[in-house]
Amino acid sequence: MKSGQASIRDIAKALGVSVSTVSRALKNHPDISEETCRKVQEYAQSVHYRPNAMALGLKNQRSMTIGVIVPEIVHHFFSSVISGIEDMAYGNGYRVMICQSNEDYRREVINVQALMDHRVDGLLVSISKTTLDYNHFSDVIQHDIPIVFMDRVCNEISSDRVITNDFEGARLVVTHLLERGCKKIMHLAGPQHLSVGRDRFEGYRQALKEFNIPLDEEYVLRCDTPGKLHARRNQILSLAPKTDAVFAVNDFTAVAAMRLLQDNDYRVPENIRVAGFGDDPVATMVRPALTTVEQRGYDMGKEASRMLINRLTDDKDKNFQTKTYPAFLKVREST
Amino acid sequence: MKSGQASIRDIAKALGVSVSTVSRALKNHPDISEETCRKVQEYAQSVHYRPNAMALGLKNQRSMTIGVIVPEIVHHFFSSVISGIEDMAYGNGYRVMICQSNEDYRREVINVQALMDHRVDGLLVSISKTTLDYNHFSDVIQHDIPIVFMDRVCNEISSDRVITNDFEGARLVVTHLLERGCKKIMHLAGPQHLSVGRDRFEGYRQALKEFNIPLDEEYVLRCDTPGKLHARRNQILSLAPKTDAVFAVNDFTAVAAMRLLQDNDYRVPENIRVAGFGDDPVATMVRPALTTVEQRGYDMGKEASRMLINRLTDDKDKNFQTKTYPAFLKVREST
DNA sequence: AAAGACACCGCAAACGTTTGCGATAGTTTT
DNA sequence: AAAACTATCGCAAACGTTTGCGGTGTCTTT
Repeated sequence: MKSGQASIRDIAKALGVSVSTVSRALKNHPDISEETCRKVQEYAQSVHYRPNAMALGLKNQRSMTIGVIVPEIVHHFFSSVISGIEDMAYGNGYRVMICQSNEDYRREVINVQALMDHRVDGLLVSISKTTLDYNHFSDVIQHDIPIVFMDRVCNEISSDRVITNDFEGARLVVTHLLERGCKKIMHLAGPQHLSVGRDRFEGYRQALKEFNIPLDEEYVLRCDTPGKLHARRNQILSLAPKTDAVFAVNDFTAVAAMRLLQDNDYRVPENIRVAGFGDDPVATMVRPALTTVEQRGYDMGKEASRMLINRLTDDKDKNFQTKTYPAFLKVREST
Repeated sequence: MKSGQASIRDIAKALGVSVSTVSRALKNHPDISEETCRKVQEYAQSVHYRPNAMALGLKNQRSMTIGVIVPEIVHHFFSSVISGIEDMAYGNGYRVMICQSNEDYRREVINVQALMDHRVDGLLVSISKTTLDYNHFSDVIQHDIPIVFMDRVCNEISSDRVITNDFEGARLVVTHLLERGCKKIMHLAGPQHLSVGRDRFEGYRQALKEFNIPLDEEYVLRCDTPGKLHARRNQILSLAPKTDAVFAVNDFTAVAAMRLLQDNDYRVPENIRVAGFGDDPVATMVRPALTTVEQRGYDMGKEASRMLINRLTDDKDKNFQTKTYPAFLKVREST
């Protein structure tokens, strides 16, 4: 017995018919007699025939595959996004090819390359923190491969987008802190060249402004990972006595900050309040549970996938859309 | 300008040579003159030529793609595994196609199907909780597609495996609890048809045995997610007063148990000790930090990928191997 | 009985690539 | 000067599939 999977040609040979007849019989083409269809289909079934996706892709000039590039799959947000993408894609007959940039620009370029080599029909991308040049994406678009950016979007490229209302989310949570009576709110900020980092900072700034509190740059730290937080622990602890609250750009950093403060005998929220962004599962696992802003990764992935598939099928030349998910405040124990 | 990516034929046409010449020139075949090689390569460069992976796959009868099936990508352990797989695979010229079974047997079968349709060269699998039948895997192996099982292995199929020493890990952590003086240790167990669930239970049983403590079935609950824990909260709380410690089959469940206990005025570890398994990042984020067993997902993924690629290239007919990672106890504040 | 209609099926090209083999020159050897 | 060799290149098949077109044979219509 041949070890490889059966091809349409194997079936043709076994049944003494031509490959075209087999091909047509398998899809009940009216030109083929019922008798032949039955025999072909039965035989195909018996040898577990399955069409070769590569051959189909070559022939049809579309791979039915969507390429996905995210910074790091280990972040719950991004893995949720991927789950959403997968569910929508598989439901529409598309396969998904996932790559991680590991927040590395060069890796991102290589990822794009690899996906293009596989002739993916479209791309779903969340750009890395270190990406400042976008030519690899414009190359893709020049080849008529549509891209939908998710969360970490790229404003320099006109395309579809799926984002959270980061500005409003940050404004909401900082307003919440101000309403609790906080005057001096530290912001652990993300990279300002990314829209998510910038918008959350702007939301922070706006909330302060609405409460007539001047922005104190000293209390805005570029610090968006537990690692960076640890590296700047002394700076943060020296600021802490004068601080009412901490608003971190993501939940990991917020939790790390909370632990740092608690380990130094601050009580949360009594002495200092802490809030994050993203509503990671960890937010409900820590004590006190973390106040944060909901970010619906699964839905965003699903929507991005839907937009891409739509562009791949129906309306190729529709104007680019930006789907913005509203931000919901999740008030918990930490504030 | 043509929108699609340039093919070897486009280059041939543009330069007035044959496709075979282009193909050879691109790889500096000695039959082709330096002059021609240079011209072809320069032109290919200028149009950003990249070989079509599907065409290559068809021709070479190997896709250079590895299929991966994991239960749920949102679990840190599995996303670490995937990172390890990716790094090793990409480093060896392989691409990775990732599927989630969502702990659903039927979905797993579909995943296998989809990956076979794409003619992946090999499979990396962690089986779902609901999988009791393994014919979809033996079909794959009959087609000469090697499988390496990771963590959630399948003993009914002879294949390569990468696992953690679950038995020893559980024995270690339970022994640790017993050494702390615990007499009545509750076990929140995983599915017993999965080796991970069974081995961890056996390790628990063995540790008790070594301390001459009889196993009390009443204190062994099938409960391996925060959701199930919540559903059985009353049962757990009624057992709690007589309980010294809780050993959960994974960290999420352990953390959920810890929260449940804390919310009901138990103090951890003073009144009751809690331990998990897996060393998820959340273990260090909660207070008290969770004692657990390290499980090196990234390394396991990397190793599984390495074993698969090895079998794909060097030694196709080598005996099947099982790589067992030792279990290390991580003692933290919760015990 | 000739002609059209119909049912059923095969040929071959195409998708992009590789590769064994043959072809054409020019150059060297005898 | 014939033979042999070398350098350089093209033809065509193959991988698995789809599909337009053409080709049978049978049946119905006039």
